[in-house]
Amino acid sequence: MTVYEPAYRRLIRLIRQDIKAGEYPPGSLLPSENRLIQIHGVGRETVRSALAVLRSTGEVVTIRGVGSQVRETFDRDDEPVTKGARIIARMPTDEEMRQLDMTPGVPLLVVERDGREVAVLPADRKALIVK
Amino acid sequence: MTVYEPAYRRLIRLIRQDIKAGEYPPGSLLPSENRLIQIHGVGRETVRSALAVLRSTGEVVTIRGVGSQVRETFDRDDEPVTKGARIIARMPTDEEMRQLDMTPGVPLLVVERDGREVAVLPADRKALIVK
DNA sequence: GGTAATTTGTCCGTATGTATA
DNA sequence: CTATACATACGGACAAATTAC
Repeated sequence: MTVYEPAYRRLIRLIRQDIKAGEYPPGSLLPSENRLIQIHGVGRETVRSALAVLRSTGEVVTIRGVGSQVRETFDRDDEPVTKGARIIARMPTDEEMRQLDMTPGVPLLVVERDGREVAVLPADRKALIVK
Repeated sequence: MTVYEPAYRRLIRLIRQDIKAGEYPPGSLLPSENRLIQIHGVGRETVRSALAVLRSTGEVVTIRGVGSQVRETFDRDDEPVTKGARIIARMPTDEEMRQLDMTPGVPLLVVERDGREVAVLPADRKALIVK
């Protein structure tokens, strides 16, 4: 029973290796979809599936007409949270993504108090500090 | 410049409506891809694009050979967190997903103390209570 | 245990639309 | 205006996993 690695999974692995190796620094563009098709000898759906996963995890950000760029990592701003708060994390709705100007693949930190949401924070830019 | 709604976006909206209306209760299966193709008169890629989005947000869980089921919502277990901790949220790595037996589209709650990760919790099953 | 049917996964081809440079 | 790049959408074909019988 050999484990078989789907083509798009293999491609994800290779792209991650290249990013880690510094071949594509944060903020730089990956090769275009067509170039990736040529470079790796795979089909369009394979490339797009791989990029879709990397987007869904926030590793790359794709801009139509431009390309897929390696995500910049932000320094998170600290937000205080005090006794009695309840903290959860979840994915944003479409509307929350628009309102908070978030890119795909980024979760939300939600602070609740007395059952009400008192803070909804993009998790790539904020950290909570327990006071 | 009229705003146009892509077919897969429309389909996402319709499926969400049906889920909300109770047509597909948590744990139940959505119609198969072929059925959705027939029901909505669209191509398979449109259906698969829509399901991919619903998976990426954790709204459905797809099992090959079975189908896409509406995600069960768990009651979150409370975990205490004490003064001085730093809390972030992020998407899990593939390895974390395996180790914690997570489904796609679910973020992690990470508790740090003195710069070290002292807890890594699936955000759909855990909430943090500030003590 | 084995086969067939069902369902999703992968891969490819083609075409057209939209955004950016 | 043109070229490039990604987005959407249809189609076919076969592979892999599951289930029913």
